[in-house]
Amino acid sequence: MGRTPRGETREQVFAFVRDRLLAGRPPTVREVQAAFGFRAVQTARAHLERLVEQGRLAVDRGRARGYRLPGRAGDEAPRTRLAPLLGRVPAGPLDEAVEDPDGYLPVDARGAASDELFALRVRGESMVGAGILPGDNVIVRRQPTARTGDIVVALVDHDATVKTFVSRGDGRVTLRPENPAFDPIELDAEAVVILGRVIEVRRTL
Amino acid sequence: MGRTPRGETREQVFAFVRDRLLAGRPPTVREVQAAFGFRAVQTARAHLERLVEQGRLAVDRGRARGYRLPGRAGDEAPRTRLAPLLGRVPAGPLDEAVEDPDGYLPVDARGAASDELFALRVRGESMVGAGILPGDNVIVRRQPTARTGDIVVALVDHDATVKTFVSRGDGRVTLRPENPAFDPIELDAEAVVILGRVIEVRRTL
DNA sequence: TTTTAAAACAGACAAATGTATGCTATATGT
DNA sequence: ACATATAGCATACATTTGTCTGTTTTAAAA
Repeated sequence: MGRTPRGETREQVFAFVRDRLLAGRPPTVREVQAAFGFRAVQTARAHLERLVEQGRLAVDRGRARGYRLPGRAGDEAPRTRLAPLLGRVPAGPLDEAVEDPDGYLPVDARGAASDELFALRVRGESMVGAGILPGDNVIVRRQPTARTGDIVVALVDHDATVKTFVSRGDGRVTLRPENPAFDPIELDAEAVVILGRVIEVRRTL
Repeated sequence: MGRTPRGETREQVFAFVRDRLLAGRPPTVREVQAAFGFRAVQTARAHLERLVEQGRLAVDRGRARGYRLPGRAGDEAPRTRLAPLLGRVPAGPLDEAVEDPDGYLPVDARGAASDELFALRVRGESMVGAGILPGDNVIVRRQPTARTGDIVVALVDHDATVKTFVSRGDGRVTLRPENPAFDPIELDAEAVVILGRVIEVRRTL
């Protein structure tokens, strides 16, 4: 009963499928059918096939839930991983803290393995000069060393702190706050425990 | 042939399924079988069912590609969505810009539909006082109105700009930069086009 | 060593799902 | 008004895919 005007329903079908795909739950033809109240499977399928013809969808023929977004330019799709948000960072091994995270943050981790990443809530105003405010979350990549200029998470007096890392020539390092009201921390290179490097800063408003 | 040590293969199965789910392409039991070279479907299924028992995976019984990541607080919907990163924001309808995004950012969108979210790269230093630096990405939730104090994306002279929204009593509104070097913009309430509200700020280091 | 539970295999069945064919109704252009 | 392409319906079929039953092998425990 060709009811709706030309192409109107098709737009809604595309939006529905796109949302499902972006949410990581590809729909079946019959799920599309149900979502729009079609009384025939083929009605949904006709819409989907048209979208494939138009190049707006790609498809794995014969496979269940085979419709995809056409990966343009070698597939820019991010590799999403979940980084655990650690409430408190203990002096001990990080793995224990990872056991009981406050939550997870989705991260586009195209380089790092998922167990190399964690997130931390920033306390204090020592880094406001770098645009890192109290309450911000930082995404940290675990690594034991750092280069001058890196913003790192380091253990100082059994407490985790976020600072700029500066390596000096005389076997000592400086953990520099980005706020004139705070003093730099100087330590022996061996005494510094680097938990990782900050690769991303996030603030929820 | 109980070959591998206890639980070793299972960890790899979990990692495989998790990565596929986070990539938006849920695997079938037989795809898991093929990925590990099992000669029986049931071998793969046994691993998957064990992971479900352990609560590390959830499942839609009977559905094709039905394995999911268990949403912690009993939320059925997946929390991670991909927000399109728009290169340029036109004066016209946003849908056109969404057609060709520069990429996607994974967002924990527990409230918003995916078509309500997009991301934008910040240009200029007008918001450094709010910790928003040039080059930062902002996650924006599309909405036509705003409250005083919200950081919004608004159209001014056919160009998108990020400012603090201030509603005044006399039918006019102020778009306030968070930087003393910039002047506030005053407009008639009807003349302001709000594209959305900034709900998150992100900076990649 | 003996026992036991886990890991893996083999084959089959049933449900979900993609696909195909033929038909009817309505919008749109000529 | 007429022709035509599109939207939609009904039914059927084939493949994919989840699920089940039973057996064999091996690592780990007793």
